Amino acid sequence: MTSSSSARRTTIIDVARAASVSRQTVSNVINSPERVAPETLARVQAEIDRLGFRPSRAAQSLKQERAGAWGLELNSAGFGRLGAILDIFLIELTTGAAERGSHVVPFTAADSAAPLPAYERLVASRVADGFVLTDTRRDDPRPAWLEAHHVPYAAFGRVWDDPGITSWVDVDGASGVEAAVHHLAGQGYERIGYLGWPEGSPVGDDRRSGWVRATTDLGLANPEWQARSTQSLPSACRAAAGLLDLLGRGAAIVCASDTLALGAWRVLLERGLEPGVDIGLVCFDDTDIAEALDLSSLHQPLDRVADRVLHLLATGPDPRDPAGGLLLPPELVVRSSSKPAGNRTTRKEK
Amino acid sequence: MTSSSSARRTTIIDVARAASVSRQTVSNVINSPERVAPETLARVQAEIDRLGFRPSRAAQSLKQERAGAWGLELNSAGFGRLGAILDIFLIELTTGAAERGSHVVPFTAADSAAPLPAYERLVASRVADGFVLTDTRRDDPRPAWLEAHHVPYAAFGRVWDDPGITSWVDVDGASGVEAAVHHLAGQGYERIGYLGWPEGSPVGDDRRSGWVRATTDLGLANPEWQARSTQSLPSACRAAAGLLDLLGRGAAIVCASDTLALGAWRVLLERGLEPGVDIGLVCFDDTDIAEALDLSSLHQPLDRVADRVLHLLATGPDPRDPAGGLLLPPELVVRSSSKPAGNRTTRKEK
DNA sequence: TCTTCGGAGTGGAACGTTCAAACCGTGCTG
DNA sequence: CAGCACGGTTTGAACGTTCCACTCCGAAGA
Repeated sequence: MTSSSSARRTTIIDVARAASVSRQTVSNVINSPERVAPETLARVQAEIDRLGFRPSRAAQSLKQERAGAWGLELNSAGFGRLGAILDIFLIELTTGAAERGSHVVPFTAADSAAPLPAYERLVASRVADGFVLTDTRRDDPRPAWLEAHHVPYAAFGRVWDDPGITSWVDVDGASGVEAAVHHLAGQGYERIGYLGWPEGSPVGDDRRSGWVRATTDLGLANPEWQARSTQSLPSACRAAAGLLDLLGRGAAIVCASDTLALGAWRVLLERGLEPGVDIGLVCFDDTDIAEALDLSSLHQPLDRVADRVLHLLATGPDPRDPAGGLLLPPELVVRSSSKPAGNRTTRKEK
Repeated sequence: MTSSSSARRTTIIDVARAASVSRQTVSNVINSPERVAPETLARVQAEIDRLGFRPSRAAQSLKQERAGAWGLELNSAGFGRLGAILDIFLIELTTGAAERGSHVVPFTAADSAAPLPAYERLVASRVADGFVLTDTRRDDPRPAWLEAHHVPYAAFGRVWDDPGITSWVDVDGASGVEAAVHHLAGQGYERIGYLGWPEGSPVGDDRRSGWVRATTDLGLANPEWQARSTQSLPSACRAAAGLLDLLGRGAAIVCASDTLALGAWRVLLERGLEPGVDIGLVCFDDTDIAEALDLSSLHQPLDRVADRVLHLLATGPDPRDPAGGLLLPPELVVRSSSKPAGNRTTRKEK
């Protein structure tokens, strides 16, 4: 505030002097105001505002022996990829953490196959009190390591290896896809196929199970009507093309991701078919791709996931709720790609 | 490491005792090893490794009066949007900061139109030593505020308001687009149009100027051959359609962003035209959309931008280089959408 | 009247590190 | 032989906060 470059930052002692109280009282005004007499409170608060005082995070951390920050690994698998939702999750997490007086410290693992040293560093230097895990997978070494070292953590994504671990939040892919199938059936589609990922990915298998369940319930099941593809677009196009050959016009497809849907969308365009008119299309993740292409999509409630993850970190897993983590249902955002099947206009074939 | 929950973390004093030296010597081993006798160094280092000691960041910050962290505002304008590159930039920045012993602290401004309070908080509580600015714009209040408060900062993106400020790094959009035009001309295209943003955005105007310059230099200038669109896909499709009507088959288009290119690509597909065969296409940003659609694109060297930004933060703007910030040329990644114009196969029109 | 109690506020100590200054042999210089 | 420089190491103090134990005072209870 002063122009002098040697201006010392204002400390709690400056405030104490200005308000003629002890430093402890100033500390109480900030941390437990109910212990301070009303008129003292007002006087001290006024000085705090006047001087623009904020407690030094470093001093607090040192004394309280907690960093007030949660680590978040940025692995390039989940970030910056087409259809990534983790950047949105990061924003929600950052905002939510700020509301609770904490920060998020992103970090990268030098060797993404062996991430533990990076976690160890942050714990040992007390930069992070705990971690938010994303991209949980089978044989994930992180939960066990964190448990063993008594480091708090909460995962966005199920901890697949150990059903006893309950400190996770996930989006219910199966019930989301189920809802999508029911939606499409309600719109009049009778042949509903599924474009998913290769078998073995827990997330993919979960989403696929929703398709199996819903089509079975509705009496529309046909195990032939599915295709598998990696997240690469050429692969998605090939798979979508094959699936479309099987299903024919007037059918619908549920896709396990927006990227797969982009592949399907491309094939439709190449064949002169219009999404929502000639073929119903619903996809998962509701990234900006879905919005841009006006595709119906299952929206992941990332704000609620972030909120719950932070809650878990702050309080630990709820012992009264030993059944498991929390599954949040995604919300189906209906756009033009799943218009009622009856709306089909006549169009020249292929 | 011990199973006891009350296990105190190992401190510099534990190491000192174990190695029979003073705490200051341990500190020297870590911070200025050249001051320590070789055999002492080895002995202390061995104890550090054995005990897994890492200095407490909080204690360091407190004593050194610097946080060892740089703030980065996550504004939803730049993040999570289609074709966003800031998530990649964040990864590069995080990695680069770690190499220099710092961290990145992301934060959001409650009111994105008035971000300064959020910056003020972080400075006052000594959470960040300075800031990395992104999404710089005209009438950006941040540089002036940071200068006035002597807070270090470096921007990814020119500081447009004040040519005297040199603590920024940017990608040279004009020369990038210029290179794209020359590339297309070299591939045999003679009508090269431009699909850009509405006038007034400094980034957009800069990129457009490269098209003007290059087409003029090559004697291919035609001010009619351009269209403007916002980043929304329907708008991009409309603009691209109009531009294609003007240009006809066999022409090429340079797009100011990958999103605009997605719009153009869609229109091409709808008209039965193939990118790189019937129409040349080059876009800017080289996000995963460009890769997925196999579009030639101008790749921003985000790793070098991050590196340079961190350098600026660490050392301040170079006084010997008062000319301005650093402009890095983007790299043209050639894919199938800009194949030689001669490769055109015969195809039925429209 | 004496004790107890609770509200309001104070001062010492500690968190773990680094800076600055002091220390201490040893060898070299004048 | 006193003085000094020097590499290697130690010691005291400080960074700014919060925890803990304590004091003070007036009111209520025995």
